[in-house]
Amino acid sequence: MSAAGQRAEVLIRSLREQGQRVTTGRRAIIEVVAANADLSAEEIVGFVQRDHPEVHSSTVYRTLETLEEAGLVRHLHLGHGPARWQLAADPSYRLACEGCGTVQLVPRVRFDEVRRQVQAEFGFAVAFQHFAMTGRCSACQ
Amino acid sequence: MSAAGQRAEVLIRSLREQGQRVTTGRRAIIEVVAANADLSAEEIVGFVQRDHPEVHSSTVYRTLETLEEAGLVRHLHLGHGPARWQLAADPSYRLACEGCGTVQLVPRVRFDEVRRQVQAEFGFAVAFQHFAMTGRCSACQ
DNA sequence: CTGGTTGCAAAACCTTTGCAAAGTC
DNA sequence: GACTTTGCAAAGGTTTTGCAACCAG
Repeated sequence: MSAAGQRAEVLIRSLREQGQRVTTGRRAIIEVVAANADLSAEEIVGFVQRDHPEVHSSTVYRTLETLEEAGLVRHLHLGHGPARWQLAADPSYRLACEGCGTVQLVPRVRFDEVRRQVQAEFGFAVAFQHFAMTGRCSACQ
Repeated sequence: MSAAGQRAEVLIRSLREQGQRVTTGRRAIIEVVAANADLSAEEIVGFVQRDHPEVHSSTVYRTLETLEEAGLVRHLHLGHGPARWQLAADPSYRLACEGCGTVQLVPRVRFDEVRRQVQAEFGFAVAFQHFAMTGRCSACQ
C-alpha cells in the first residue's frame, strides 16, 4: 500500500476509536487529504466525486470539521481564497508568494527559534501553521 | 485639528494629486480609517453613515480598493472574519490571539531581524502586515 | 460638459444549517 | 434498533459587479 494509503488507514482507525462512524464518504475524504496536501474543500469534493458522485459538498465540509475536531486534519489559509486542508501531522510551514502563488514548504523546526523569541519578547505563542507567512518569493521580488 | 484629522487631510491631498476625485463619501471614509485602525468594511460603513446615511456599502468597498491601489490604506487579516483596514503608514505588526481575540501591536522594527533571516535562508520576503501572526496570548496559553 | 463615481439591486463566493431519509454499529 | 450521518435545498456572511443617474473638476 502507498504511504498515503497507510496514513489514511491510521486516520480511519483513530476516527473509529474516537467513537465516530466510518462511512464511504468519510473514508474517501480521508484518502484524498492523505494523498494531496493543501487542497480546498471544493477540490476535495472534486476528487471524492470521481469515485463517489453521490457524496455532497456539504458532507465534505462537515467531515472536514469532524476530522479537525478529532485532531486528524487541519485547515490553513495560504492567502486570499478558500481554506486549504492538510494532515494535522504535516511537519511543514508554508511561505506563500502573493506574486505567483507558489508555496514553499519549510521544516517547522527552522522556525523554533523565531517562536521562542516571540514568546520571550511578547509572551505570545505564534501558530505559523494556521495562517501561512505571505510575501514575495525570490523570483517575484 | 486632531492628529487623525491631519492624517486624513494628507491622504485626501495625495488622492487628488493622483488624479482621483474627492467626493463626500471618500472624504468621510478616509476620516474614519484615519481615526480608527483595524475596522472592518461594515464597521466603516456604520461610522460613515452616522454623518452620511446616503453612502452605500458598495461605495465603501470600492473606495477602500481605490485607496489601497493608491497606496494610502491597506487591508489585513487578523484571523477568520472580514478583512480589517488600516493606514498604509501604520508602523505596527499584529499578534492576534485566537483564544480571546485580543490584538497586540508590536513595532515593525522588532521583526526586521526575523525578516532578514527568512530572506537569507529561504529567499523569501515575508510581509507580516498582510496576514497577522495568529496564536495564543500569554493569558490564553 | 464629460468622464469618473455613486446608489441600488443582484450575484458571486465560500461555508453553514435544517430536515427527513439513509446508513453504521 | 438506536443514534449518527447524509443529501438536498436554502440561507448565511462578506465582497463584487452591472447599470443608469449623478456630480467633481
